[in-house]
This record gives sequence, C-alpha cells and structure tokens, in this order.
Amino acid sequence: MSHTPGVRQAQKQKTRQALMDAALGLLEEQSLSSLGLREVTRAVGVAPTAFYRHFPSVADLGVALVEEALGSLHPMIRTTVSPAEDSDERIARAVELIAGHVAAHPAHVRFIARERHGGVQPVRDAIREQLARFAQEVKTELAKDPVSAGWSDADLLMLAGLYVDQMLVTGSLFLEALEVQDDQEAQDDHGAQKEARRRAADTATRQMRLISIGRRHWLD
Amino acid sequence: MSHTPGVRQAQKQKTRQALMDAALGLLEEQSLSSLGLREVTRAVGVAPTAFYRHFPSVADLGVALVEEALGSLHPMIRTTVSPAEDSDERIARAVELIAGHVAAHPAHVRFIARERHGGVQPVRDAIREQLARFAQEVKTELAKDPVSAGWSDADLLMLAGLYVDQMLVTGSLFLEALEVQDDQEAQDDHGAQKEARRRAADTATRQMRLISIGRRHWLD
DNA sequence: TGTACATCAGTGAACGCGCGTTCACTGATGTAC
DNA sequence: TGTACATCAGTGAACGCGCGTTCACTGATGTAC
Repeated sequence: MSHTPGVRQAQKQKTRQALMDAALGLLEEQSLSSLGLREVTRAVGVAPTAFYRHFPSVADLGVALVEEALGSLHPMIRTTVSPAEDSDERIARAVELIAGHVAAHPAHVRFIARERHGGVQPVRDAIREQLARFAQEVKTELAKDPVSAGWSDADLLMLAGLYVDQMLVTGSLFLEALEVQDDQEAQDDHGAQKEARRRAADTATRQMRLISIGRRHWLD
Repeated sequence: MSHTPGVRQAQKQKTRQALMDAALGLLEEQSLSSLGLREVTRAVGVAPTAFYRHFPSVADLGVALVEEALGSLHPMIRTTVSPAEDSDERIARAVELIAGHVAAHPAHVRFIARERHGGVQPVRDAIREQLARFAQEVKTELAKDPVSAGWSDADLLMLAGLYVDQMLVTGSLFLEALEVQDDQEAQDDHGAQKEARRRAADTATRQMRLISIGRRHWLD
C-alpha cells in the first residue's frame, strides 16, 4: 500500500475498540468517575500500560464513547422529525424508533443518561454539545413543517429542546422497562418485561401526543 | 429528662449532619460511586472509623441525602400544582419556585440530577420512589382541577409524570445557568450569569405553557 | 526480491499512595440506687 | 445529692489490596534502497 500501513493500524484500532467495548460493559453497573484504567485493561486482556497507547485517561475514553453513542444518531433524528402526513403516525414511529434503539444499544443509552449529569466534566460537555446539535437539527426540520408558520426562532428552539429532552426521558423509561426482566429471573413466564415495555411505550406516546397538541394550538 | 438522653444524642446527630453536609459538598465535583469514606471523614475532621457509627456505607449516606433533598419538597409540590385562577400566573409562580429552590440548594439539586441515573442502585431506587410519590401527589392535585373533567386515571398520571420530569429538566437548566458565573471569573461585570438565568426561566416558562395548552385541548 | 534500519503497540517490573475495614481502647454521658 | 456501673461516640494503629503512572524493553510491522 501507498502510505497507510494497514495491519498495524488495523490491530491498533481493534484494541482501541475492545477497550471502549469493555468500558461500556463495566459502566452498566457503575459510573465513569469510578471506572479504573486497570479494570478496563483487565477486561480486555492487555497490560495496564497499553491503555496509554490509545487514551491519555479514562475521561478521554468517555468522550470517545459519547461520540460513538450519539454521533451516528444525527441522520436518524432528521428523518424522524421531518414533516409527515399524520401526526399520530409520526409519533408512533418515533416511539418505536426509540424503543428499538434502546433494545439494540442499551449500554450506550444508559451511559448517556448516566453521564449527562455525571461527575466527569469533559464528558458532560461532550454530551451537552451533541444534544445542542440535536436541538438545532430538530429545529431545522420543524421549521420546514407548515404547522410552524408564524413561529419565532426562539419558540422553534424551545420546542426542539422539549423534543430532545422528551427523547431522553423516553429512552430512560424503556431502559427501566428492560431492567424488569432481570429482577424476576424468569420465574414469571408470561412476560412482565413485555408488559413494562408496553406501558412505557403507551406513556411516551401519550406525552408526545400532548406536546403535539400544544404545538398545534401554540399560536391560538 | 425522662428517657431521651439529650446531650449525647444531640452530638451524634450533629456529627451525622456534618458527614452529610461534607459529602454533599464533595459531590459537587464527583459522583457518589467514587466518593470515599475517608474523604468524607477527613472533610469533617473525625477519624475514618467514626463513619461507621452513623452509616454502614457511603451508599447508605447517599440514601439519607435523597431523603434530605426531596423529602421536604412534597408540601411545596401540592401548593404549586393546585388549581389557580390564571394559568400563566401559575406557570410563572412554578418557574420562580424552581429557580429559587435551585439557587437556595444547588448541591441538593445537582445531587438528585446526577444520582437519578447514577451508579449506586439503592440511591437510584430511593430517588425513583420519591419521584413516583411526587407524580402521585401531582395527579391528586390535577384531578381536583375542573380542566381535568373527563380525564382517565392513566392520562392524569401521564400528565403528572410529564410535569415531574419537566420540573427536573428545569432544575438542571437553572443549575447550568448557575455555572456560567464560575466560567468567566468576574471578568465580565454586567452579569452573563443573570442573562443565562433569565434565558433558562424564559425557556422553561414557554415549555410549561406549551404543555399547559396541550392539556387544555387534550379532549378536543 | 532481499536486506538493513525505523517505528511503535504492547509488555512487565516497580513505585508510592490512599483505600475500606478490623480491633481493642478511652472517656464523657447516662442510669440505678 | 452522691456513688458505682453501663453505655457508646469517637480514637488510632494496623492490615492487605488495588490503584495510576514511570520506565526500559521486545518483537512484529513498515520503509528505504
């Protein structure tokens, strides 16, 4: 190859990803500010000192995790909020999308919920920045909707923020529903977890519907 | 005195409170799962072993802090949500009340925001329980309002949950506004912090107003 | 294609340090008579 | 009121342990010619 080494870089990237994956796993039951560097390297199976080849500190690994957890969500936001024919249908689609994302990446969602107000400032800042970007993107989509005719910029951003916060609240709600199964350890076979998930979806749907109604009558 | 010792119990209570106060102070810049027992006793000026006379572990101190932070808020909730003449006036009162509470007890508010999804399960559980109580109390007050005529129980609880979540979102918003001052270190004397607080109040007011509008048109 | 040198991801020993917890103790406060 | 004994909040020494970070190293991969 011309200039990109190949094998060596690929192996490095693999180890780096293994460190992030191991950290994310360990963070299911503790917060970043108590996560140890040795804990992470032990879980991966490399020497503690290898950590420094990839991150200056655990906090920097945390910032990388924020990017991984939220970076890929921007395109999804765009398509979800964009104007649709029926409001109820769009809400149902958004709730299902959040439910699916939480089911597919529970550890990422938990990490963001936990560290958004957590004890590590660079990570809090990275999350705040990503959420602000989300709000701007949602605002841009909302502005395209005919329903937003006559809305001030400040009001559009206010509503976008409400949607972003509500997205996180809904994510946490589904996360709690996922934890129901762990509690009962398969002794109840007709699905208390499914029931919890259904109730979470129901609550989230109604809340979004109420916000949507408020939106339609905002300029009355 | 008859059966209550007095001096000894009072001194014990004083030390216990000092431990809680010191912990709350230390928790401004870290999360509970990384707070050390020795750190807390050092801040108070007692021997590490004295800690065990008051709490079995740091997690139990955390649960006591949840009680301290949220226990006294229940009466406030009741009077704030209860039916009022004018909706906008009630919203303004609620936002001011939250702003005042955050200004008076920032460390308590930060602690709740941080540990609600934090790494210490007993503390998460204690917070969840208190918030569920809030939701029930809000629901009871909402039910008394003529606006709620025809609402199902599930819808009332859904709205109560939305209000409780919004209360926490607003609290966090004011908390962020408080941190603006620290960043600039008095080099800007015409109050960037006051401006941030005003914008937080403005956003919170508009969001609550939108929810309130959605509420009024829920049964349309 | 083959060789000689450079790079650098991962190693392993070593360090000083603060941690949580144990234990027997002390001495002021509380209780019984 | 005075005395003798019980209680118990706070002490201080000691322990074994895992932590983050340093350093010189090794050996596979990459590069120059």
